[in-house]
Amino acid sequence: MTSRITIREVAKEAGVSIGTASRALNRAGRVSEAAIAAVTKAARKLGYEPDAIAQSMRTRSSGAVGLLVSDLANPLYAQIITAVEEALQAAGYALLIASTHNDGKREKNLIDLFRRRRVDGLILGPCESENPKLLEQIAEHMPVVSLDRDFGPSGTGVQVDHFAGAMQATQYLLNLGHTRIALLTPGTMLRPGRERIAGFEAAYAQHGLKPVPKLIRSEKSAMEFAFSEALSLMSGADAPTAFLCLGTRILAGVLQGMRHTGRVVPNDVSVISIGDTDLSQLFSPSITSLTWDLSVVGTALAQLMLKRLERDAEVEPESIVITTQLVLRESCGPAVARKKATA
Amino acid sequence: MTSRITIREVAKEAGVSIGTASRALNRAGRVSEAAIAAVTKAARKLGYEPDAIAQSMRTRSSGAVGLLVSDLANPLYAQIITAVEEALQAAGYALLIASTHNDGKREKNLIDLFRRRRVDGLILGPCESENPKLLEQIAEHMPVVSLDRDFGPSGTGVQVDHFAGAMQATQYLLNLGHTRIALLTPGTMLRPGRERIAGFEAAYAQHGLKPVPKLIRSEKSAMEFAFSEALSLMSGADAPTAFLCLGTRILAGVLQGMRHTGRVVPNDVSVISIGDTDLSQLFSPSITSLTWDLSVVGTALAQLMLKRLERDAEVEPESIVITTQLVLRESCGPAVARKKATA
DNA sequence: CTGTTAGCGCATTCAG
DNA sequence: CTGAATGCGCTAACAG
Repeated sequence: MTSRITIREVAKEAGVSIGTASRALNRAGRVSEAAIAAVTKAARKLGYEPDAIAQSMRTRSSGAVGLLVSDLANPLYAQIITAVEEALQAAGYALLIASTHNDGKREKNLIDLFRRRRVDGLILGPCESENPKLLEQIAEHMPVVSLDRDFGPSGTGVQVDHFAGAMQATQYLLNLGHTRIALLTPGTMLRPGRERIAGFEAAYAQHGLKPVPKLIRSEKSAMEFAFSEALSLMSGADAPTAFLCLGTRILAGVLQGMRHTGRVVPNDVSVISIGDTDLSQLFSPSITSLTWDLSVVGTALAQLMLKRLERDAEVEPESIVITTQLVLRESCGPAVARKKATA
Repeated sequence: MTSRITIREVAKEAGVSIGTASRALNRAGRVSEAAIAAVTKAARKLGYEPDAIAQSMRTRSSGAVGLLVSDLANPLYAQIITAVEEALQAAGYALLIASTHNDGKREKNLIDLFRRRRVDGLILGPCESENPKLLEQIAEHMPVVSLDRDFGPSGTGVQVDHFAGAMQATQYLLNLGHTRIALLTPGTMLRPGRERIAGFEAAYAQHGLKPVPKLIRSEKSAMEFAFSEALSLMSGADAPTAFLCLGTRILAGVLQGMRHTGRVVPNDVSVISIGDTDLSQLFSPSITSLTWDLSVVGTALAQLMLKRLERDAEVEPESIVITTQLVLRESCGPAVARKKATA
């Protein structure tokens, strides 16, 4: 472990003072061309690499952005994170990632940890809690950008239009004649669940109908859970004729449930996936899906952050809305077909 | 942006010197109980949080580990990263993540960046290059742990036993009577490809056979590619009767190709997936898969790293081998069945 | 334009 | 046991 080259040694090698060396390296202030040449040459010769920690110490800025996410392994989040990382890397920022593992308590700890590490900004991915006070408190110290959270007008972030998406998907099913549609998504604790349920109800309302409360199942996002949930729903007298399922795991559970109970998609039951995944694309039948561009989400998060990092001055809070698209595939059919099949 | 509380203010509040405060906070050296009590009380009252950057500056250790990965969005990697993050977080280390985005040139830049940020250790996920010199060079400065790389006996890392896995899967197919098996996996540039091809050949050799060279397709891992590859393979006279496909994307491409050419799995063609994914589990028919525990891989990487981080002294290089399991599902059948079907 | 100096916040000597 | 002093490597003031 040979000790590293410092700017001091570069200065000596270049025959200038340490201050001049620093200025030459950073091209800051007044430096002669000759000095720049000598210093850069010396730096290259010695293989000098500035010490980012010492720089941070002095400049009070770490050049790192913290990203808090509930579950790194979620393929949807992973795509978003990739885009964030790409954009941040291009701008010269490092990315510090921590996962709350869906543990609400960890969120606060990790935020403290980020603060101690003096991250220049914080990106809040989809997380457990939705605590405005917490956000305000952090925002006093550094820029904060959030995804799919409701922090009022003072919050900056990216928001997927789950309301419009759920509404569109529900209308599509209603137009096909379905009236008993099951909605499986995490609940009203978090913004996406709230918006989806609201959009779902709005679509019903537009048709002069009301959703069947029992068919809105807003629980944990686990495949086993969705499986048993699907079974119990199908066994009742008011069995749904269509499913709106969030993500790969719930979708998978429902599909398994249908197979288990001998229902055929789309003849007996229609299925729409909220979020487009490998599974929805490649399953037979392929699954009609509500999709939105995850790269755009990630890039938008990063841009929002970079904007606030560049400008010293306060930037107005802003919100970027991402719209969803309904990709029609093979998993939906008219409600009448089902009645025939199960009569 | 109120300036943060420093140890100086804590010391003043506690009525002790800054040195005593530091010792009390870290419980290092000789400190009286009274001092500890006063300092901790003052720290809590003021909401003091030690400045990690200043600590790093002084202790020459950042408390952060760098993780280099080729593609964050790959669901398999994402699971590994999750386990790494979890273990590191538990040990109090932060995780700095950078993705090479499959761009070989970025690897070196990012490693330099990590060094400048003084990461305490470096975890090399599956990446483009496999350069022993590079590794040795980094290893002089900090512990390095790698995944699925061949760096000779001096390298420390986790290695999945792709050789045994590919051999077992191939034997399974050979025992079913298949002799023209297609292997679709990235090539010999990287360890996993090398090992798989070797295991594939070893299985053939054990049956006194040789694989058909044309059926080993080691190219990029893209779905579109796998699709056209599958089409061209099936159109030839020597069409394979079985496929061994790496990962979700290649598997998906091959499955699409089969559907496109009207082949039925497993009647016409047998399929094994290398790596178990949502798709292989939930597809109909479900896909026989070669699987290994991704959490264990991640945890092992982290443990190897932590061990080297804790011990100041050099630790012997070591290698952890992860074994694979063949999960039998519905996608494989005897070769004879196919002959019947296509005769 | 350049050299010198003073800290950033902390852990760690070394005297008391 | 504790206080005062030192410096990690660097940048930003300040004089020259």
